[in-house]
Amino acid sequence: MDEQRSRGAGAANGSAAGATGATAAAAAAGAAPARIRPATGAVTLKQVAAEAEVSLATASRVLHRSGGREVRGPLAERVQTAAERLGYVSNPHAQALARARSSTVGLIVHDVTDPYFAAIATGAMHAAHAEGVMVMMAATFRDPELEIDYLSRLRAQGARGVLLAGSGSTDARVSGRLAEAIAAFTREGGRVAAIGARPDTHIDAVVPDNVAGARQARAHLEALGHKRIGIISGPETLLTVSQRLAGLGDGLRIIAADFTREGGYQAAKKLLAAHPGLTALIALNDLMAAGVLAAAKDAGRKVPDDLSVIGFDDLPFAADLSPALTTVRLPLRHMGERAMSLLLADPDEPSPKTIDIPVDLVTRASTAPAARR
Amino acid sequence: MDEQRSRGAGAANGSAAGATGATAAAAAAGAAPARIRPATGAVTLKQVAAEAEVSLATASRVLHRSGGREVRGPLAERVQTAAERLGYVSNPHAQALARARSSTVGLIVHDVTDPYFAAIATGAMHAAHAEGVMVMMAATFRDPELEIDYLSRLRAQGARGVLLAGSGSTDARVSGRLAEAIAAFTREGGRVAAIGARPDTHIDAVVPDNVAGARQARAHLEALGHKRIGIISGPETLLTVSQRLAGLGDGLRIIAADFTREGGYQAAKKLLAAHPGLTALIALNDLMAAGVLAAAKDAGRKVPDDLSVIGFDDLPFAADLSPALTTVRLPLRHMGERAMSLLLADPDEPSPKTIDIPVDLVTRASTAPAARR
DNA sequence: GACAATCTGGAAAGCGCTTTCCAGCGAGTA
DNA sequence: TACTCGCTGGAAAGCGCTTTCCAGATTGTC
Repeated sequence: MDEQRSRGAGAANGSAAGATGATAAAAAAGAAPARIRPATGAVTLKQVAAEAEVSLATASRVLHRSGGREVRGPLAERVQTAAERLGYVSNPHAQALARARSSTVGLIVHDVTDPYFAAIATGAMHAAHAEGVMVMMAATFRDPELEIDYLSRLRAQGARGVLLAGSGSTDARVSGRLAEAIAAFTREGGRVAAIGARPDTHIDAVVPDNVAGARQARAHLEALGHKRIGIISGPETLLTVSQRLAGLGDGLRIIAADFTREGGYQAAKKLLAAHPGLTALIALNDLMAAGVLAAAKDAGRKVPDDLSVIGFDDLPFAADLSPALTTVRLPLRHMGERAMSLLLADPDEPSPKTIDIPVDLVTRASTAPAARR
Repeated sequence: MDEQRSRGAGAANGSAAGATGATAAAAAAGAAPARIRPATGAVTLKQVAAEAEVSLATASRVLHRSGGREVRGPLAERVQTAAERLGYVSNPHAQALARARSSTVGLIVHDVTDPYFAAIATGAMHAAHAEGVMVMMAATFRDPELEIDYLSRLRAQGARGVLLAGSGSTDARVSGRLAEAIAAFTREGGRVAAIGARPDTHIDAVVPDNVAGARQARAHLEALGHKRIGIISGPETLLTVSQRLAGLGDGLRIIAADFTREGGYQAAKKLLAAHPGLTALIALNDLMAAGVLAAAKDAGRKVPDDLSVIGFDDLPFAADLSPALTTVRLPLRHMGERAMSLLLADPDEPSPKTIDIPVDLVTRASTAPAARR
């Protein structure tokens, strides 16, 4: 830290001059032109080079293997030692600027609080960390405009890639503009990957088999003898929702609401009141399922004796609900990892590439044979 | 990948040329000195300035209010229009480099999957977004080394500030090195804030009143007639834990484990087996409380009739546990917001500043009068 | 032993932006 | 009317790093 201190002193001088006597002071400074701006205080490559008594170019080549050339022998060692002694940490901005590409990736989610995204983010961060890449995480709070905005900021930043974790929209207007932004980004060498399919965009994707999962859920219920099944759905503009609905098939009562716990609660309450004959409810995600469970309780329906409930995702809390939730498990964390590695893959790899992820029904205590009536 | 490819091509030429017709090729490039490197493709300030027929300086002043000077009148408008027409997005790296400070802040958490951090992160991101600042979120997976590492990377990056969301450690060795890293960062004008107190470091902090919360929890239980109370504690090296323990006071059975659901489950199982006479359990966070509930069920103890349970934090799922959890609520999201605004505050504000956050006990269904025996 | 082929390290030209200093100008003062 | 201000816009010097091109040193070949 010592050099920090001495730097600090220098900076103080500099700014003092700037603040007060301006020209006079500057003139007084005389021969050596006063430092214009306060130093950042960080050790620079230049200092390392000076310390090691080599040129800037050499130092850069040693420390960052840049320029596609290697330096060996005593020179290299001197640089290494100097860098360590000084505690050199390279400035990523300068590097990004000079290279026209940074070592950051963006991770765009809808909502950080949603455990679904949290799980994906964890996986992604793990994978990124393994590659020495930093993750910039941004939350759109479900505003598609923000998604586009972040994308262009990340582009301007020269991010290496961006991972879109939120489900795509089926709204053509929005997805069109997003597709444009994505195209602009990839055209410049950025890579974009998504969790879930993004039709109309040619990007890497990790896609869970929602359709098959939904089919399993229905089959499970029918095997238990359920005939009247209700669906607690999220907004149909979400691709995830429409896929799950597709897998579920026809002949079911569907009610849509927000893709949240509260949405699930309200929808279930309404549906149960309107169709008391339903013996099972499928919520299109675990958050909604939690709400469904609460609504069932309030309505005096015992789960699973009176009413079976199934969710989707298998979020960490699913097993702690009561009764423990039967749900279609998505290996969220794993998906995050795969998606990130797609993003970080060799740029020459053929792309776009799609990784299909199988899903499974996890049977717990919230489903039981249909009550005889 | 386009420029990648052309890059490849260019490089190939270059080396081929180097070997052979070097000069010839360069000469062929002709009058205009060939662009050395591929353009990033993005619109630059220079282009905007040219389009608007003003100088670079003016364009910068208009578009970024930089240099502490304002430009008004037709010039300003011309620049605005040009920028819009061209779709200009400023390059944050160049800006960071020139200003020696970027408009990013770091957010360091232990674990993204933990809803506790997710809630804080949401608040922080909201506040950051309002200021047009981007958040780099990093997870340490509870490795203090990583925390220090990230801090120095953020420093090299010229981050405006860093928010430490994880609880501080009481281990002097680790916290000493961290304190050093923090000091280095602040010395350079960076700002660091924390959620929870960080003794030994002079940084801004938002600190929940854990002691008072713990006191309320105990008082509530005692008012219900509970005499034999057990504590399911996390690792005592976490400051949060030691504060909560302090507030709880003496005369209680304590068992410590991981600060997770699983830790809570195991610890409760053990404690209940060893001391069947306990009528109430206080878990030091909601995650552990979820485990406690599960363990109680497995042990055949009915909550709350047989055993009362209290948690800490009031995570979103607390109300969905069964029975709904009585817990000490921390306004997590709000805390995240406050902490971020501390970080983004005017650098001249006196600092360090500490914001105390009051906490409340939320009474739900997991506590009841002690059973007579 | 003379020359070409190869390798190495250094100088320097940027990357896109900020900010200082300077010159020019109309307005205010004496 | 002569002079000093206060403003405005532009030129240019960096910020810290990468990478190209060049020149000198080293090796190999006939």
